[in-house]
Amino acid sequence: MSEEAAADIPPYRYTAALAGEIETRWQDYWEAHGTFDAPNPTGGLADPGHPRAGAPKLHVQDMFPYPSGAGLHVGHPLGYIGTDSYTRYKRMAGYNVLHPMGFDAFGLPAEQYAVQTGTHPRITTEANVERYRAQLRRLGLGYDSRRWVATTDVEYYRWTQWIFLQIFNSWYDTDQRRARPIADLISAFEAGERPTPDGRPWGELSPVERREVVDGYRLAYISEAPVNWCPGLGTVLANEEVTPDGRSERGNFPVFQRSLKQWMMRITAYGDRLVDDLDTLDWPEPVKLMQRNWIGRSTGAHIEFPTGVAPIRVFTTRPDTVFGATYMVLAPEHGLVDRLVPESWPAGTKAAWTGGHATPAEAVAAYRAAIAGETEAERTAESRKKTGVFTGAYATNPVNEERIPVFIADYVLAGYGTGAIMAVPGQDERDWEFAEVFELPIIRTVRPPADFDGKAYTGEGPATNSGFLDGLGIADAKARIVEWLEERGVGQGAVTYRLRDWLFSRQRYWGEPFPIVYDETGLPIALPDSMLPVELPEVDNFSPRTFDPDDAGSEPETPLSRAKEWVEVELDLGDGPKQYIRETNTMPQWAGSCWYELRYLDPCNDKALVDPEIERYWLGPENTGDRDKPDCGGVDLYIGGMEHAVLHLLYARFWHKVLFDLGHVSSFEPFRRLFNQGYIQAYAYRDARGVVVPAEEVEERDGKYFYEGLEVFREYGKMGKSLKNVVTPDEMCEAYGADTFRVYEMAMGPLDVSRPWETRAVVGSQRFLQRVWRLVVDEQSGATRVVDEPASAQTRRVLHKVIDGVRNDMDELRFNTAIAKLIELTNAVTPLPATPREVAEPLVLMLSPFAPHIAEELWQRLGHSGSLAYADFPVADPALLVADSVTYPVQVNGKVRGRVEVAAGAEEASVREAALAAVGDHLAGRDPRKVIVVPGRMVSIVL
RNA sequence: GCCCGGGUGGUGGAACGGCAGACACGGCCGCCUUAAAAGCGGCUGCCGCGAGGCAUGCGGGUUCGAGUCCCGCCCCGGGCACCA
Repeated sequence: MSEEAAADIPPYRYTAALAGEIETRWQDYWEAHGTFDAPNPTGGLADPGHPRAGAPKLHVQDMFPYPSGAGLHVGHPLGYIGTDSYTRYKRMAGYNVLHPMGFDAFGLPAEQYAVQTGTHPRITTEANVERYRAQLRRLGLGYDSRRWVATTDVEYYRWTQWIFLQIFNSWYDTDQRRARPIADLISAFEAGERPTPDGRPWGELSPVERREVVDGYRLAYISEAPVNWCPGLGTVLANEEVTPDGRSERGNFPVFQRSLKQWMMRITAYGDRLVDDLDTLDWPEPVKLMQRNWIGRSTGAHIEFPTGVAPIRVFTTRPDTVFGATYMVLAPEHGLVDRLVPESWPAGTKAAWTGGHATPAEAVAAYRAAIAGETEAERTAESRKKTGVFTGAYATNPVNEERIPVFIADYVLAGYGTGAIMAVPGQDERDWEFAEVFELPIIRTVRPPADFDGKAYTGEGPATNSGFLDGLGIADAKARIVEWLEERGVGQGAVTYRLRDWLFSRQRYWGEPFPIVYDETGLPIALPDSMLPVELPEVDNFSPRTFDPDDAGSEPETPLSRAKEWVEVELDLGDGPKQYIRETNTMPQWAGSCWYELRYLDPCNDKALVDPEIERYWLGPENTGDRDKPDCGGVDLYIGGMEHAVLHLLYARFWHKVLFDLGHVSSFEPFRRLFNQGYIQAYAYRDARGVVVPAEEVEERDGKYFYEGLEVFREYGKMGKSLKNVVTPDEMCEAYGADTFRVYEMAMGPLDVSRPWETRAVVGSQRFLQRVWRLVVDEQSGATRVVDEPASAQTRRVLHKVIDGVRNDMDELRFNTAIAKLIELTNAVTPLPATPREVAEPLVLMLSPFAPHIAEELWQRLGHSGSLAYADFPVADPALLVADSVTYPVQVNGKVRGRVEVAAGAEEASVREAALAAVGDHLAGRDPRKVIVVPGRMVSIVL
């Protein structure tokens, strides 16, 4: 800025420099006064003298960030500014508002940086956390200063480990539909109330056998099961972390199915409740739907089909179609296959069934080899011609004693249901296709409509070719056949889930260590709570051993396993000092974020996860007065991105429900209300060669884009380094101030809609704040322009209409329209020679949730001392919301032809008369057929 | 393929079934200024000199009245994908 230019700017103009000065000053004030600290009902954070002590509570939470090395760009704080504006409003409206923030700070980037540079992940993480906190502070976000948490804090992950032990030390009682302490299970075994798996009395089992039995019930357990092994990352991954084409979400390395010993969480036990309790939640429907689909509950039946060897158990959602089961299919990996396969092809084996092999065993081996060599992409390719091979074995359909052939095929998945199906080509499209390829009989057991000309018929209709089911509709037929199967002991109603148990261990350094040791039996032993936290040991090499990404046969090796003096430990677990081996896996990054809503409530408590009274205050269920539909409790508003619709939210719900079952929390859902904010995206530009050019330096001319004189081409996407289109909040604060940035982000559209960032439009928000500033402060003298004379009736009316509208908008998170109304009010007052105090004060208060610093400054200049954070939010006078007169638009045959102004309380008849008079020209002398008066709205005349 | 969202000016977006385009960006014009910036004021959906007509992805329907409700398409974004 040149000197002349600077001299021209009025000395008291609200410039970026002044904004910056005001903002720093108020941020210091808030920090010094703990302005946003919310009182707990009891304990160290209680404060009976607080202006909101005893007020109704409101817990608003953001999905906390991973503190990445890149810092924030302007897209990240969108939701944070939203919750900040909302909580500032609610605080002024009388609520005791809890608005905390923290960091999800375990994770791969810090560890990978550590691997490359040798810098301890804690150093990197803490530096990033500091940077984030500084950036968030610069935006004026009003968090409770005493409640910051980071999942990497030892005092935090101590409780993550404690929760793990709670889960490890409990089992799911399917009769009571809840988790219970493992001690209850052991008592039941000891008392003989529950039979052991092999029927022997409990007393006859050896100590190791007893432990193995009990371990089989735990909600956290070790299993040797097929898992997703990623040699390129050197770690196993949860199903949720593997992309549909069989690669790692991080790093895009190939992932292989390998049988490995890993920690699992029995989330499937909660499948029903995780689905059913969605109904109690105020969440966006698409998110609920995604969770329902992910859990994938289907109801049907298990049916047993006898063979010469052992019965084949299938799961079907359509037991009513069992008369149409003309063959069976097992997953190639199914355990029964090898036992079923006979020496040679039985008589009547069709040529198409053998794959050209001389014996069933050869055919099965060849088929298995063929599909093992296929990539995931090949298996799911769209051509999808059904493949498979006959096992040489037959099973018997229990309803009609028909002998039906048993196949293996890759369209049946080992991991779903029982890994075996009864194939009913008449009512299943996949089975129909397979039946066509292998020349298998097709029997319709549901009669399609007369005009049906397709193949498999999956719709509603009466049963046919189905013996005693004939004529029944699908639902009735299902009920009847399940009854029949159960009577004969060959089947029973059943529910299965797509959801799998959660793979909970990772071969990483930068995560929570398991509070688990092993003795000489190799069975896991929980450490007592008194030995928590189990701290991460220092190591030289932070990396798991990684392998050639395609080396499926490699074995995981964890970083912690190399810390020998940590791994091998002498402990006294109640039976004297003994040698133990520590668990060397760590928990996945999800662990810390599964319960952070609880730690915010009572962050300094070193006796308990959270004081029950404090949990009940902030998260406890409200009394609905309806015993059958209890309130779920939980965070009152949880805002974050759609990308966490399934994983984070599902895992967090699961943990919360376990803690509820065990009596540690009173709420049975963690997040009562969820809101997904949109994303701020940005344009990026590539030149003719496809190389990305810096977006900041691109110029637009006549709808075309140029960089260094050459035309470049625009695309729309995420903001990021690689697209050279990052805009940071720091730059915006520097150029306009934090308040302008905040107002712009909230004004640019509804919070849940994604939109492109446009820096040049930010100036509009700055102009708005400058106009508000000028209403209160004279730019030349710095003196106040506010007068105590009352506002005109008209101005007053505008004010109260705006107050009413803004309150409604704020309650519904419609910040963009709230700001539009504040601009309208400002524009209405701008032409006045001086600003009436009765307008200036409410305007400043209403502006304060969005632009808190300038509002505090103006509030002070209006003669108030201290912060306005707890000032009363303006309330509209209902008397001023009803106008004296109403202007009615008058429609003739649906088109507006005129308007009339009548007194507000005018009779309908007089409105009608006035309307007819006003559009006399358009009536062409005809009598209207109909006149509709919508009181207060409009008049519609039909000729 | 199935399931969700969503299509409104040059742009971001407003609109309890009731005057389509609030508010803002951009653009144009004016005032102020030696000049420029800032500021202030006016105009700005399309066609038309005008009266007026046409406009919310396309085609139907319900209604006195449809961006909004119903039916059938098209396009864009997202999720799931041989789940028995």
